[in-house]
Amino acid sequence: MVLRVMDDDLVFKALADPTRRFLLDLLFQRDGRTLKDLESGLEMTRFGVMKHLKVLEEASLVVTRRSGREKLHYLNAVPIRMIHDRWIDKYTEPRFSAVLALKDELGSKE
Amino acid sequence: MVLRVMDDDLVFKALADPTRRFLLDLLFQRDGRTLKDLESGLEMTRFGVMKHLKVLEEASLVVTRRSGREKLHYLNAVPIRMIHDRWIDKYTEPRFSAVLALKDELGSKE
DNA sequence: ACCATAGGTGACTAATTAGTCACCTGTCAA
DNA sequence: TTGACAGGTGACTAATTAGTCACCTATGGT
Repeated sequence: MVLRVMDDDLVFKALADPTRRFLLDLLFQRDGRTLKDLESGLEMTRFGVMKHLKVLEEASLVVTRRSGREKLHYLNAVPIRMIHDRWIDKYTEPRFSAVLALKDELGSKE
Repeated sequence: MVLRVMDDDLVFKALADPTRRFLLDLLFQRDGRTLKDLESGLEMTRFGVMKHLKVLEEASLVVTRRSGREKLHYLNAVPIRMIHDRWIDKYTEPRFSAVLALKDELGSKE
């Protein structure tokens, strides 16, 4: 068995597109959808949606299962957790950065 | 005072580049660095680094403060939290999706 | 006052990526 | 076994983006 390491770059690149994020939103609402199902909610050809799903699948953000002539799509949140853990220190409180951000916001009073 | 809503798209686009993620890593290690400081850790001209920092700043992932002729850069983790919260259900346990992912991994025994 | 230093801008090139289309494969039901 | 349906591929175009360069502004030390 090959232990495949999750590629950071694929995950972030996959999340960079609004259509793909919307697809994740749809799958977050309800899992196990087919391409046809997902396609119907978008202003795009089937091919575009299929390409986006492929990108999500290669990033492990979506996991699929075949069932006859249908392909069912499931959301996998594991990579999302990894993003979170990369820059959010479990032991350090949210004290500093957020305060700075607010300060910045208050500073620019357009 | 204008309450500016954080733009999702800017955040995800900003995170899509490996150089920018590395910059966030550097700032995660130690905050309050100057452009010169950050530049020295990268194989890229000053202009490239500056452009990346600008993208991070516009996405609110980095917050800056001027000090004389220097510009200090701080990490802001708030947008990262928002990504997490978007697709990770606080009340639902990690049970299902992760299991599917593992199953998929075991299934493809190349 | 001078010069070195830190940061900034607009224009340009090369590379990447979104979206579409013509065409193909596999599955199910009458 | 035929036709409708679900999914898939490779090639192409248009748009976006990374990285560099010439040139500019502001600050601080001596």
